[in-house]
Amino acid sequence: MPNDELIPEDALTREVVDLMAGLVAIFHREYEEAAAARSLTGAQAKVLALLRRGPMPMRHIAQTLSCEPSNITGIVDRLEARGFVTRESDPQDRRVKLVAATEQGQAASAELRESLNFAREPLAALGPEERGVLRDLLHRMLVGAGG
Amino acid sequence: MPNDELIPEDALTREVVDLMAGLVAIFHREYEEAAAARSLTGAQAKVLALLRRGPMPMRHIAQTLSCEPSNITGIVDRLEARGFVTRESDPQDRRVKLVAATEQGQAASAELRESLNFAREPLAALGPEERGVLRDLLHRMLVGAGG
DNA sequence: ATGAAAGGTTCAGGTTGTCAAATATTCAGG
DNA sequence: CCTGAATATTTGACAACCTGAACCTTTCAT
Repeated sequence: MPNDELIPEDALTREVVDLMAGLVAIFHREYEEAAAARSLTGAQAKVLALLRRGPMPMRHIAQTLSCEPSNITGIVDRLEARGFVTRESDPQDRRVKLVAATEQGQAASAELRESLNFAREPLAALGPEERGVLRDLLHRMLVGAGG
Repeated sequence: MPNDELIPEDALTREVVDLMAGLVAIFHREYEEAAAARSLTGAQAKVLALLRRGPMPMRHIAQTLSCEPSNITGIVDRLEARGFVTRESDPQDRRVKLVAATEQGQAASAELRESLNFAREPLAALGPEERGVLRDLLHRMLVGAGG
């Protein structure tokens, strides 16, 4: 991971960082609201979103969300209690618990994802070709970083 | 606030939303880490950042961060207990408490802000002219939204 | 077989957040 | 001047999130 003088401390960089901070704040707030509208917390929605592609061990969830495994235990407990998720031992290695979204969980997650596409206010200011430019820039930023 | 069919539900929009979600996750994580490195929580760092331009009433802080005033009470309590912030009654209206960053608080906030400019990994992938494009796009998005 | 290592859970403790109720201050009318 | 509504903040109860240490079970290497 090359991490050296690539980023100059100039006004432009600072401006972009501030703008991103603003965008992050809006995005974060809208995500929490969209989750709350389906009586999910932000953390629960994130876990549910991770399970879209299939079941996942607890530890993998914790690593992806950069938090302690013991934290995931509680979040999955609450999701499981409400029928959004199931917990099953992996037959290959009975130490690991595979967390899988139920049909209800999949539905809630998909619904939330759809609502984000519509509700994402900031994007309304950009035309299709500008979104294309933005997509390319964001993509370049994300492949370089740890995302 | 025109909020109608401006956002088509197409693949491009969905892709941009997903990319932004990834970027938001990275940004958020790095912000928390930078704050933790100065033994601040993310919420405390946000409040401290708001006070860079001067003292601010509790209610104004709560409105800016989209949370309940009673929540700010606790955060400011902890910041105050550690000398990052002071609380004084506004002489104009003794109901309101003006929260001001101490010298120590200003220093911590400025330091955190500086560290973000250097540490912001994703931006390293972009050259100066691309950052300019990104800045313009982000700016357009933010003036339109509630940011 | 034994012991180290790995995946999860449990527990204690701190922070964030909400909501309802209480306090203090301001302000408009009578 | 006095009363009552409105505003700013705080308090208390409660839930969720998050960490760190201790613990149990299962796996794996020796």
